[in-house]
Amino acid sequence: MSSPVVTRFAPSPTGFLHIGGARTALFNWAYSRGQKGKMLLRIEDTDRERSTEAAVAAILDGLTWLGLTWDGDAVSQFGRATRHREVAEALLARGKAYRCYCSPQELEAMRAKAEAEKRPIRYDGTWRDRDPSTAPAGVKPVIRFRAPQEGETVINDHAQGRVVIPNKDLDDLIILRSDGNPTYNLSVVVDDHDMAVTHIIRGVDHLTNAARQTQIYLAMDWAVPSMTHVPLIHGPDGAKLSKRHGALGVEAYRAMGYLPAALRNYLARLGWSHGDDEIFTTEQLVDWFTLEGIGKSPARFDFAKLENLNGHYMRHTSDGELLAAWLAFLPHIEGGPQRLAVIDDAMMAKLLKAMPGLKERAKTLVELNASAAYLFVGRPLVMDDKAKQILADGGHVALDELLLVLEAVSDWTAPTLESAVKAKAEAAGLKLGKYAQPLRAALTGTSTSPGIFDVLEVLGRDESLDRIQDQAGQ
RNA sequence: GCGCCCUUCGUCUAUCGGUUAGGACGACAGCCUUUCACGUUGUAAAGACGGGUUCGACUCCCGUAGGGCGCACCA
Repeated sequence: MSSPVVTRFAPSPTGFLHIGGARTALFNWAYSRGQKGKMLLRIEDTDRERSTEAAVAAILDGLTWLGLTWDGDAVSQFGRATRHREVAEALLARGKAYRCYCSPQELEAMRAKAEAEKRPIRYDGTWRDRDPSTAPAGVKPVIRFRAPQEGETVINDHAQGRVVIPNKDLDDLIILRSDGNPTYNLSVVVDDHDMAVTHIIRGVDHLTNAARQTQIYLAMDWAVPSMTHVPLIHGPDGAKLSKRHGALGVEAYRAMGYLPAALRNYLARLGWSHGDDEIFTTEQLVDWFTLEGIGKSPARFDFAKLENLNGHYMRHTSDGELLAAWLAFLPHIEGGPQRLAVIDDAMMAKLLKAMPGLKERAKTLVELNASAAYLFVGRPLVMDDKAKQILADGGHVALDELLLVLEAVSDWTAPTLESAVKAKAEAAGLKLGKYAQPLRAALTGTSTSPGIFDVLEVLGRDESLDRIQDQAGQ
């Protein structure tokens, strides 16, 4: 038996859990679950200026909503600073690091000069071999890693393949700040090692860091974990994902009415594939997920496809479950709480009865919520402009004619309501097709489009008649 | 500027030297439905460009173009 797989998701709490992070978490989760291993969660909060408690909460909440569970408690990277310093000292003792007394101003000047001369922007190694006794008094030094200057660093990446980075392009990065706090590249290596992480799965934006980190592992004689760098998600225009595109927190997707299972499925197919399979369960994802199935090119985020998938998931969710999902969703949208407040047992029964007709017409919970409006409208009904237009377009279709259609319906237990309505309408000498749209507008008070027969069925004969009369009386 | 990576229908992708280049979303057209949908059938739609290697390249190599990422006392 090889050692058990341990993956980790390591977000920095400087904002919400954005969609790219969510996918990274999903991949880590799916891989660890499929390998019967563990997924750890580490909050990379060493940047005290930008890290917030609210962001930590948002990330945990987002992961939970998406159904991605982690093993053990979330680890705070900041809380491990002492250990990081210890390793920095160890590197110093091994001659793999040195103190640098350059001031931020000097470094800035160094960068500006390099840029002006169109040379690579790198630390010039001023203190790499300089005698520390020549250090200026009163300057607090940083500790820099003594990176190899010759040769190359190889990353055997499961998604990217064999990536070779020339060592001359890796400068001596700072591992311990002048205030004694560790920097990212040191902390990551130390934590991943201490937490016994076997597989690192993260965005390609960390690929160059992977080379630097590899050198730190080597300097400490630690085993380098398996690495997988996942391509990034781009906006519809191929450029970086902006807020307008979808670089939103997962809570925004929740508010847009997407189901966690649908989002999981969609995200899984962005940058990963399993033959021609498009729609699959989370169990199948876990079962099928391999690192080799991850592609190398960036993917664009496509809301149309997400919507389609979400609609599919909604239609295939049982009425009870979908009702529960909608109820849980209501607090997250405008007007939702008010609607939630008026739901009693009778309303629950109506909703459940209406659900089959509602769900096949909605692609998101937002749409489901809109179509369900007819159950919540007060009387007399207030029609929106589009609904009025529909009634007006009926032209010669008078409200009392609509009433006649309904009155013609006396038998609600016919094979299907639809056939009953049609038969009775026909017996009254009316063509239902002509009345369908105005009838719906009159019954629902809106232009939203639940199926007319569903509306009749859910409302029942008496309420339906009442509603038409309301309209006729206006 | 330097380094690394990417490039198949509009989009997500399959293909791992030999296929009529397949699927899905979207689009368009038809069917179903005397409503809205759902469902269903079909159509259009792709290997960035230029060189090689090979009996044979989407697939391997080189170059060009375009795009992405990285180059902080951020993570």
